[in-house]
Amino acid sequence: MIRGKTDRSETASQQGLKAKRANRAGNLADHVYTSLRRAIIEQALAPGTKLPEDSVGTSFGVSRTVVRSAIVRLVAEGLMVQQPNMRATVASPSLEEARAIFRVRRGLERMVLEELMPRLERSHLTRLRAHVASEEQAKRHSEPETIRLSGEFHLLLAQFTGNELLIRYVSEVVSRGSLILALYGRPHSSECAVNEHLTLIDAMEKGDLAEAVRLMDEHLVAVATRGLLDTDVKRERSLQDILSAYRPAGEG
Amino acid sequence: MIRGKTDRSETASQQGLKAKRANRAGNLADHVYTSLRRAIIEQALAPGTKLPEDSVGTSFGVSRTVVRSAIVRLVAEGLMVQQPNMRATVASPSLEEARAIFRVRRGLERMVLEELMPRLERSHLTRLRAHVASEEQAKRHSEPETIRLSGEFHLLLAQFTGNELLIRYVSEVVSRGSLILALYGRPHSSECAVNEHLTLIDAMEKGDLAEAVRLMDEHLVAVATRGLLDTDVKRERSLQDILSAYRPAGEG
DNA sequence: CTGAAAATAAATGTATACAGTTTTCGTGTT
DNA sequence: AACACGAAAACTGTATACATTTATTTTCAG
Repeated sequence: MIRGKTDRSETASQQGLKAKRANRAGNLADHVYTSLRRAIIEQALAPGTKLPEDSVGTSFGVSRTVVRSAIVRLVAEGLMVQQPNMRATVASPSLEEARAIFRVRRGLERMVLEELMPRLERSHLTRLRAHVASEEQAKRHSEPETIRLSGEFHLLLAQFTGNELLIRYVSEVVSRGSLILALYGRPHSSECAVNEHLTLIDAMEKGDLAEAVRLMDEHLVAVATRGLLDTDVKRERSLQDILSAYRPAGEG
Repeated sequence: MIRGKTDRSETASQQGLKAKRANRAGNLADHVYTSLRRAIIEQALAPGTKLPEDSVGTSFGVSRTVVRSAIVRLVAEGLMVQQPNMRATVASPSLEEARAIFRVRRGLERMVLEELMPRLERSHLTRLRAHVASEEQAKRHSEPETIRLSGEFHLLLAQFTGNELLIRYVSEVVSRGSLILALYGRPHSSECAVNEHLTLIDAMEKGDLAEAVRLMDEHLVAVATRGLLDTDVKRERSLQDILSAYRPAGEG
């Protein structure tokens, strides 16, 4: 079949495309990347879930090309894995790997504190406390929200350092942490974390680096070990169904 | 023009493709990724160099599709930067960024030592010393080789930990370190490093973690500060010219 | 019925087409 | 001679086509 010039503009997917593009120039791939990422972190896409490029593309109203580059990034980041000629899947780290990741995370978060403490501002403390407040609020109604916010607390800390690379790395280990909790964590494991966040902030306010590092370490060990038992299998849902919630995505 | 079915198999690029594929299934993109990466690390592609997808594709005898995904990875890794609709370029970190990267690197390499020292084996020491030997040998004839080997020493250390994530992160900061030295480093700055590698190995052999960490820190600070002056501009070469050296790539 | 082999369907790898953006370059104006 | 302007060239973003490879189902022998 000879593809006419105007052919493409009639496609349904093309319309969706244009809608998105009106909002923001050129980053369809970014959008898919961000959405998939969030879906994984919020555990809507369970570890091991297979993500065929076609299906994902259909869900977002984009072509495989776009999905592909999003997946490449996710794989590079360790949130997905892929073997040649096979469907990419949401990463499903072994316990061994999980532990290794948490060890790295401990080191990274120590670095965060070491970078941040000398230049800590009052506004930082305020924002951290505000964040913890919203964590507390989310705790009582939304499980995925809680998970996300709990991770974002650590991300916030990293962001205050202003060190781009550190931010990226922390962001990665935090994401993968969520993934790991999705795999091995018990249902309400993030619950206790809120208090630990608060005591950490207190230590920071006192300017006690050593104590802050100790608390952070403790906190992370706690988070890491709170997982292990209760490997309850998530019920199956259709891919289209799951991703439909991530399509609108009114993010800033 | 209507594309006939057999049309593609006649293309020159297609022939090149098949040749590659005979060697190894499916990972054309990997090949391009690896090659570009090496070219950047060995400073054949200077920071700031623009890499149009077309040209790179032509150099390697592949299509833009392939180049694109390689570039996405390089960007994710921080070795290249890209703004929408603009050509991707080899990253050219500012001094500020460079320092931030080296701070992270120090933290990471400390983690490496902390993970490795408790489980250090005699064979590790042997291999490290062997590596330093080849560094010394390369030192007298090949500048890019020296740079690469110097980085690989640190990568080797990381690999001994067996911690995949740590390996990846160290690998990244080491690569970007090369990039930074390419930008701000003086010609023979890597020269002195060999001795520092040796004393570090000695400390490790003694099982003295604290001393090893101290030496590593010192070493990295030295490497970082050895750059700064002498920002001599590299002479221009054609892209095709540079990349042609990376096309064969008889890697294992 | 069970299990292996063949046929079908589903996905990936890769190349290419085309529209829309930047870059580049030449031209005319002050 | 510098500068704005506009057309041409160079690129990127995205969709789509086709060959291969992997997954699934069907078919058929035992």
